[in-house]
Amino acid sequence: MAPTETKDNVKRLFSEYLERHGHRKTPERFAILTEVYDHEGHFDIERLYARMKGKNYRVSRATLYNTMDLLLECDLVRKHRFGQAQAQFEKAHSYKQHDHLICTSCERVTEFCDPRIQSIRATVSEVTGFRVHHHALHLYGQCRECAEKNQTPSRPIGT
Amino acid sequence: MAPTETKDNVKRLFSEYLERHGHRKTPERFAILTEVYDHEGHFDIERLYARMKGKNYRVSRATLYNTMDLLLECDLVRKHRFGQAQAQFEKAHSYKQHDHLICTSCERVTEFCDPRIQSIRATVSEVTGFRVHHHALHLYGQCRECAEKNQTPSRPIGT
DNA sequence: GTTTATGCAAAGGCTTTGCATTTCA
DNA sequence: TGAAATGCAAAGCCTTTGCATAAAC
Repeated sequence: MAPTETKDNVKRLFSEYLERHGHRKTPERFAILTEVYDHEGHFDIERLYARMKGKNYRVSRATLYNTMDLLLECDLVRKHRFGQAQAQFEKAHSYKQHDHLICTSCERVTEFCDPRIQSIRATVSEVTGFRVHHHALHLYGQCRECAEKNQTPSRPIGT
Repeated sequence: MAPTETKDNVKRLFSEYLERHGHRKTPERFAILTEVYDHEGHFDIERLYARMKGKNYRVSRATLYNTMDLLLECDLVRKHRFGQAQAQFEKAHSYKQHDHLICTSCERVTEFCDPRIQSIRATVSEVTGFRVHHHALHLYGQCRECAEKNQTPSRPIGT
């Protein structure tokens, strides 16, 4: 649950973005933004749809997909493909920079932080001229629990 | 084009893997492995299918998907989801460790190396007990050329 | 001779699209 | 009022699955 100041902040950012690009400020768009910032962790479109439906807020999946594109464009959400079929989303503001550990046995996704990734970004920019906007570092393997159970990976290791 | 010694090596590795797991050594499986190791860079299933078809080697897409799963399991290929719909593959052996820059303007994917990523892996393992098997670091942004053209991103920025 | 793999086509699942209706500006 | 967004359902696309046929072992 994001603090109120954050919610107000992202609403303002979204509002400004919509204005700047000549998009309409529909209630659906802000309802989706609010729902996204009301929860921690990852979610896919289907979960978001279910959550809003559960609150008796009717939005179509099409609008969810469209709005997520807008939120991606203005950097209010981030999109991941950890290996499953569906894309995973997470809010991008008011959330410390972090990366992901993906357990290929139990499929759980956890987070970690390491400041050195920033140095890598800086060096790469400097050397190649590539302007890094954002990054994703995924470490695949076995979480401590699965490693202790000595399980073998339950699916092809990839992505 | 991988050197002959590499090709022989991966064939042996694949052969051993198949034996160890009670899988059959079909000509299709080795033909696919060979095709994969004959090219540099990324490819998706469709490209692989087209390439083999172009050489008059008939394999079904189903077999391609199945075989890629086997090759993933024995670490002879790596799988990526850079943001497009289809998964991208690349050979994993005889190829220096590298990560990827994805230009969100022109969609081009280039490679870079940074040894610090290994230190991050080590630290995370140590601290969390997560056994890192492999990783993927994706830097999203604009390549030098697109940045110079001062283009705006052509699609929602995201994984 | 069994059992596993291949190939084809159909099914599946996530995402996008088309179009009528609604609604923001 | 006019243009853009929503919602629904249908279409698309990549991938998986089922089943008959072929081929390892």
